[in-house]
Amino acid sequence: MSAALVRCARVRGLHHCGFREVAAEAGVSVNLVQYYFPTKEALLLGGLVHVRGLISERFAGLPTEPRARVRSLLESVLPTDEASTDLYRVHAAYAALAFTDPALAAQPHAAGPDELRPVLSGLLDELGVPEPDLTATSLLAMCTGLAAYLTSGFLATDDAVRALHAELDRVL
Amino acid sequence: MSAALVRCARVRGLHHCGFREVAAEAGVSVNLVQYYFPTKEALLLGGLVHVRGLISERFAGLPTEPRARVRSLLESVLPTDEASTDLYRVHAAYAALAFTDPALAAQPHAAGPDELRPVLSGLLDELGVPEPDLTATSLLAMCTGLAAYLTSGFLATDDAVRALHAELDRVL
DNA sequence: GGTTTTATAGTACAGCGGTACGATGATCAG
DNA sequence: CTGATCATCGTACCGCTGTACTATAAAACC
Repeated sequence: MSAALVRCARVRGLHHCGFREVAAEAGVSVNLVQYYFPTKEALLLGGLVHVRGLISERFAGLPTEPRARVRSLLESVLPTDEASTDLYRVHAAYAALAFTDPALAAQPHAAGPDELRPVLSGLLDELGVPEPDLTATSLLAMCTGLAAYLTSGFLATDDAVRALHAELDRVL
Repeated sequence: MSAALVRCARVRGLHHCGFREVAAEAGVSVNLVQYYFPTKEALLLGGLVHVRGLISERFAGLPTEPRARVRSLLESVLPTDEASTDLYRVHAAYAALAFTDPALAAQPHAAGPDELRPVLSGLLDELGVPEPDLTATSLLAMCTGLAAYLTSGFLATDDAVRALHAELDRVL
């Protein structure tokens, strides 16, 4: 049912996702949605944890060799196909909503660097990169920016991947 | 009056900015808002052009010496004080809304790299940096990502500035 | 077997928000 | 002076949306 909310948010926007829209998208009754998510705030939170889960799935099954692991991890941040682009758009809508909604702001945000930065910093340290923490921040910020450009259509996928690879070649 | 909309969007979110809220914030009547912005779409577009103007102001008065110009230009992308942070949050809300609103998607977005990348690329070329276009994309993406981290509170201002300076020292 | 819980649906109410219609003073052209 | 346009306001309507109340079948539990 959370998947129906995400589909609805992708098409009509997150703020237009009411009980009726989600119910219609899921093919059930309005009250069934309200049965699982008693209030609208709960509905939005349910959608957010679903989005977080989908994003986390993108970072599963990475290679173990450190250099390849760093490369794959950062590549996974970039939305490459249409599904991941939609996912990131919905997540961006959540991030924007969290600026003014305290309940959403209290929720942890998966695409924030807080989860990835420690592990990336550890890998860079293992690889002997100087100032691993600062470099991890820079690399993640660059990928976040490239992801933003991709979701907004300011950049082609190939250009983003090329920019990331050039930066990685320079760092590693 | 557009300023009232931006103030309102900063506090209560862009989607909660109706005629009544903006009118109350501006201290005028509801119909006066509707007099200048006949429909809600016009109201939102008016706010967007105002935000774009405020963002463009941040890139005025840059130094002329190329190296310092690059540095100042990229520093101007980062929101440093509370006012610019609020501005970028509202702009992020507009960007998220543009994912589903065709009228907003048709409007040019100032914080997109389309305006800054050519001038930055030209400066880098002038400075003899190899692959100036790719480097410009990387630097702008990194600043956009750092700006996103700053607006979301994932990063301290000092850390963002330090990461940018380290990257600039490596590139130039 | 009866009772409680679960999963589903219909309907109704109250509030909010965009929009339309009409009215009033001010300013300006002829 | 008079008509017209501009700037401003109050009110009202209609639709949408969150939420509550109620009902029903199935399943589970004692």
